[in-house]
Amino acid sequence: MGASKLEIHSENINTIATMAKVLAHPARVAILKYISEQQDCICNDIVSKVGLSQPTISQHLKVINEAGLLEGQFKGNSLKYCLNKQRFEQLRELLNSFLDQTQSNCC
Amino acid sequence: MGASKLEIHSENINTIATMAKVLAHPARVAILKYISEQQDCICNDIVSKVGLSQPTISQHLKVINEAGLLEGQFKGNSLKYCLNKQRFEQLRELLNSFLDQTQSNCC
DNA sequence: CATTTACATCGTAATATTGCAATATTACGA
DNA sequence: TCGTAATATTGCAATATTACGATGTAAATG
Repeated sequence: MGASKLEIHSENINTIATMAKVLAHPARVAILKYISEQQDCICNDIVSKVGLSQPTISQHLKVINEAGLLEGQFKGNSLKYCLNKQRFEQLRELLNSFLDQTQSNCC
Repeated sequence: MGASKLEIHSENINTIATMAKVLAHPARVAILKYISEQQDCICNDIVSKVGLSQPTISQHLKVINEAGLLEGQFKGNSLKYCLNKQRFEQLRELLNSFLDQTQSNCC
């Protein structure tokens, strides 16, 4: 079918999967890493840095943004992307608590 | 194209994406959770528990297994699945170190 | 040995994702 | 307002993923 059956899982499980999906593509991992490394988070050159076309990067940025992980501010002609640290912290805790619990439960 | 351009990214970034992909589907999250909750890790009832067909579960188990996260032992007629705790710990550290670094770098 | 049980694999349909060219939009400066 | 730079959107082709029915296989049981 190609479509995931979301309704059979608990909300927490779906949330974990949704957030993990953001990290499930190397371009998005690279983008997050790059954004975080920029002092002022001006990211108009992600394209040349990551090595994919501008539309493709824009699309990945959209996915990251829809997960709430970005904050964008206009700065002159270019966008100033920045990580939403609060949301990022939530992501960290979400994954961590799942991994911790899973790890400690098993045999 | 539908195929990710792996060759343009560093190995570390590809590894993060590959491992995150395991968690990027709710069925796989549910399976990992369920396996970890079973005292003796006998998992012949994941199917009825998770609510997907047996072939579908088997396919997801394959993905989890290919990421090195499972240990299977035969026990009579049914398989005895268990988490590979070492590998699971690696996954935890991989994601954590990425998330930590990314978080602390940015603005 | 036939049957059952538990799981894997194959084949296939439906859908999602990835990537890019073309084009639109937006904000700025001349 | 025109041109330009930066980014977003659209449309499409190629490929990947998800899901399941049908079938295969291997071990336990009768």
